[in-house]
Amino acid sequence: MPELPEVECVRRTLEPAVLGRAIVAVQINYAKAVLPDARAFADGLGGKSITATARHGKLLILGLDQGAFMTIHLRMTGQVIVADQAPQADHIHARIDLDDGQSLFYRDMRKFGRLNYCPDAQALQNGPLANMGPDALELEAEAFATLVGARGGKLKNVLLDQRVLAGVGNIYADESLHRAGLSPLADPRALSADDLDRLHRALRQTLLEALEQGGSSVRNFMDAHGRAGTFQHSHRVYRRTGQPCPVCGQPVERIVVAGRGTHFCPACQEKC
DNA sequence: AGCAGCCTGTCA
DNA sequence: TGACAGGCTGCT
Repeated sequence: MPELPEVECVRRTLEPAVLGRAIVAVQINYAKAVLPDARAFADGLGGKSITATARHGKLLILGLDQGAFMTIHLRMTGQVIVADQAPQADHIHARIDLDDGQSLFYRDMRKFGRLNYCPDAQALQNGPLANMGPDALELEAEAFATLVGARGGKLKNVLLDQRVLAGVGNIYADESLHRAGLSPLADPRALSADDLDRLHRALRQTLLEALEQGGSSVRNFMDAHGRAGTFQHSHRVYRRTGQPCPVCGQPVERIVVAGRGTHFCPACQEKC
């Protein structure tokens, strides 16, 4: 599941391959993968050049000339690859041909991801970026504490809420909660200033370490060159049910929080 | 607030 | 063969 570190790895590997390139052709194989619709998407992109790349949370943003944008949200299994040919020919929902002979392939086995053409900045703000909180890596400790500490519900739900902060998904929520020694079920309003500061640092360190290791390839994540990441080998609790906690040796437990598998150490992550 | 629906490959 | 994986929207 691509989260902030994985999307940033895609952005970094994508940027040198697409910056300054013009889009010479667009082919849509699965119309639902593109917004607002296949015709508007292809017409909007056609002839434009890619002038910038950016990322907010899990959203990949390509800046185009004439003030337009294209965004890519990979959701569960989306992949972006730039190459002469698609390394795997199945599940290719869109192909964007560049003026150097390479193509940007969008591949997505489960068809949850979306590519969105935005004619201007307002369409970007009101569309893909609407209701999205600050990027998880841009959020300073003080603002993090204010945002997270004021929310009701369970702590893990707050970390996953893209309106509060953008970029954290199931893997990095579980991993950073373990690193901070906090229960996924904790009441955010009951956390001390120290708890919130520890959680902020744990989240930041987890995201940055994952980024350094090219992301977590738990299912089929790969960067724009088709390379897998290695951070899955450093996971402390995520999908390690029954295996020993790397800190205390107690078996990792799995529960369901907000409909998602949640992995934690019952000894290191006490409820408050 | 909570959950069905979107999807399909993987695993029990 | 059926349960499970889960980001996000939209419905109740």
